[in-house]
Amino acid sequence: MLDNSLDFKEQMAEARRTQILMGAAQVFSEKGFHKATTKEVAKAAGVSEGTIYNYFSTKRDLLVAMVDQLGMNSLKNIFEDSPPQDPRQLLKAIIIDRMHLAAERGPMMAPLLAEIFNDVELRELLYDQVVIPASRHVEQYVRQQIDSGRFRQIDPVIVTRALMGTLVFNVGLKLSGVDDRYNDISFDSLAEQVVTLFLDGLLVDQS
Amino acid sequence: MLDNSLDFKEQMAEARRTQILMGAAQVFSEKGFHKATTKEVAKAAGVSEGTIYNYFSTKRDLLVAMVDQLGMNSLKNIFEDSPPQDPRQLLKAIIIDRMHLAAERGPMMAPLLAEIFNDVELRELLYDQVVIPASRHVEQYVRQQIDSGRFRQIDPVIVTRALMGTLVFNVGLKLSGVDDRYNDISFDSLAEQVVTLFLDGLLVDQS
Amino acid sequence: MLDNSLDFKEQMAEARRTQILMGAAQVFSEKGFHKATTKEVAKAAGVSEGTIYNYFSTKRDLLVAMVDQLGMNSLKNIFEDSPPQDPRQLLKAIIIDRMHLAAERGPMMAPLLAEIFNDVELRELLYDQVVIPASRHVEQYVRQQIDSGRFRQIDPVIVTRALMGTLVFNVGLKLSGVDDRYNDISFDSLAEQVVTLFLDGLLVDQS
Amino acid sequence: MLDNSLDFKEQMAEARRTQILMGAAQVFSEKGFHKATTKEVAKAAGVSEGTIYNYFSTKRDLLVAMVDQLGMNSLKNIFEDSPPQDPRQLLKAIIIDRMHLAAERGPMMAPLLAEIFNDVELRELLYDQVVIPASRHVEQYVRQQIDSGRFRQIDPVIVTRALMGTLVFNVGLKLSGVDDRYNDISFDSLAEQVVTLFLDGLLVDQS
DNA sequence: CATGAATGAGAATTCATTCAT
DNA sequence: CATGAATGAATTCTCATTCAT
Repeated sequence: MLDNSLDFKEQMAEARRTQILMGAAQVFSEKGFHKATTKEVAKAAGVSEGTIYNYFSTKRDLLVAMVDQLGMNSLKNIFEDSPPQDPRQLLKAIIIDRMHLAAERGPMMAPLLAEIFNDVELRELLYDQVVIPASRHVEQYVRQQIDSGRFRQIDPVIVTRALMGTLVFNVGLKLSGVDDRYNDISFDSLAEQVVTLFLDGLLVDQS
Repeated sequence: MLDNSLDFKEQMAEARRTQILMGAAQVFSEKGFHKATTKEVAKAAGVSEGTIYNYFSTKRDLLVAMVDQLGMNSLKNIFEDSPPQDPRQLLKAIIIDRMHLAAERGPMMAPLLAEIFNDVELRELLYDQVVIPASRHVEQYVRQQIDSGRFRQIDPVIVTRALMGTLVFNVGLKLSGVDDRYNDISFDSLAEQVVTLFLDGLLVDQS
Repeated sequence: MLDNSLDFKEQMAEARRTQILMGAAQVFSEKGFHKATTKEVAKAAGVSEGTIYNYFSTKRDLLVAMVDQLGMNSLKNIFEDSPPQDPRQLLKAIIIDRMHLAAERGPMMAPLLAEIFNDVELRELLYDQVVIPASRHVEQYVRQQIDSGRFRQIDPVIVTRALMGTLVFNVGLKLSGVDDRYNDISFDSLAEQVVTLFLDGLLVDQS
Repeated sequence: MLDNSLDFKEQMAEARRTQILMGAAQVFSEKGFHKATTKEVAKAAGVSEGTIYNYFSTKRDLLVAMVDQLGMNSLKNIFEDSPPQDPRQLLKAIIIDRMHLAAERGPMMAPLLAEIFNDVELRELLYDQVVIPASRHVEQYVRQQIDSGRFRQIDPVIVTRALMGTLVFNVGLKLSGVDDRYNDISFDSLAEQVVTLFLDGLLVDQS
């Protein structure tokens, strides 16, 4: 019973943290971190301003906490649950997964991405907690393929960052709607073309 | 004489604008747009706070004006002055050029990039003034190569954004120093590997 | 039995009040009344914040309650238990007693003293409850000595306040350590010199 | 002309500082340092809140600045302008001078005195800047009289602090009105009796 | 009665912007 | 045009107090 009540309290506290974080993510994504006020966050989260500070010691702490939330989305599932043998299928599965993630967590990530240009500590945190874990499996896979002679000798780190950049720019531009031309490109088609680009390259075999 | 004095005045005004913009760029890159104060900008530019407002109506206007400054760096030179015929050489030349640009203008661009996540208007402005012009030539080139059957049918828009993302991520990570592994990769080697990735793809020809 | 249980309850309540008051005294003396938080008081007292408000209706009430606690330290003992006949011995006994009190209760009094400069009500309370009772016996004694021709005609009120001020300043300065020169003056020597000053004055008899 | 304009600016700034300090002194003395808000200080000083921070970096800084203002009131004048030879006259002159000071600067000192119980740094500052300078001349005088055999051997430091305490308590109590009995004692009579107490002591010569 | 999470009214401080000189 | 003192709205964070459990 003591244990239960302890658990209960902890669960309540954890729920509150999440509740506040959701409100913060919403407001931050609408107005940006700096223009969002703690009052707005409180309102969006359905709590009072003071309550925010019972769970986070600083407005910036909300950003840091978001990093942790994002860190959980590695690609473990894809690689553990019988990954496709065909590189083409595997790469497409990864890209589709990242696209879904972008659509879901995009609003949460945008204000975070903005701050990493200014906040060194946050940048390192995001890199260590999110980028590294998310790219680990892909890196390993690329390295294996290189070692077995199926992939060219291109540094797996460069490859994974290239893939990330490619997706962030293309998916981000499509989602943000700044370039009309993306309206004619479906997510699936985009994924297909990125797969081709990365596996086959631009050059047509002249053999 | 009237014309002359007008010209003179205009030149002075233009010089002042640039002077202020340089100060702003410096301070913004050091502290980020929001944490930089107009007082600091004034000091860095060597003018008084009031003077800033004689040339820009708003702190945010400084950001907008920076976009124009950046818009001038298209790749026109490379494509106009006898571009290399070999795609490999051409792509590498482009990448090296962009790397130099990143090293030079990176600090000026960082705070700008940060804001496009929050500021819709700025995002569109930057896209129209900088991204579109900078990618126009590459897009055209890719399209030509596709039409002539030398490049695979991958949407030139996707390709150019992929290249941008690839460069921003890889060069940005190398410059910011968050990942030690980039210390062992020279800019030239990075460029070479990106060329290979984009032209040949990862897959080794099994023919 | 009803009486007993009531007594028991009352004793418990009284104990709690004291417990809280001790915690408050400790925290107030460390950080001052205004900078001390009720949370800190609660922690120091070993109770929850809410419990404080079951016994005191206001943070300020804690200060008021402290005044009562201090009011008990009149000089009754010295004057009731066969007071020394020699004024010199009596005065020294009083001074030594007050010095001990200062060393013990000083930390508790400091935040209280600070507030009397701002809080009129508290000032009057402290004066009525502590200063008046503590000086009553001395005042009476001085008046008797004047009436009997042994002391000069100096208003006993002035004399007692002079003695208080003299002790507060000298002992306070010695205890707080702001003036190194007090390190070379023992409490006993300080008491002796104050006795001489008050009984004989500065002037050497020129007779 | 350049010099003049510089002087002018400096004078303006100094005037503003004083203006703000006067407002602060007024509000602090009415409500106490902690309960006084910067908004109230601004209003009392006739400036905006922001202006306060153009001249003082912190609310507490206002207190520190007050210490400096008070430091100027040493007793130099009395000791330099043909001091009375008779100790009785000299001591009375000093006491009357301090009484005037208390009446004038009392409101400014009260909130300061309150804070020295909590704020170590302020305590030391006030002691070094105000107490030490104000008591220097008296200390020297007492020491001389002791050396020449006219005063008893009582540590001059103890004597001056005793005098201070005596005056602060008696004058403070008279000014604050907490004890009705001070209504029947004029400032002059109070001064006379303190002189007698300090020079002749309480004991009537039994010779 | 005990608890401590929730509250929200402030409070100190900052800073973009204005404007008199 | 240049200046920089003045402004005051806005913001983050604190903390005494309440109240449901």
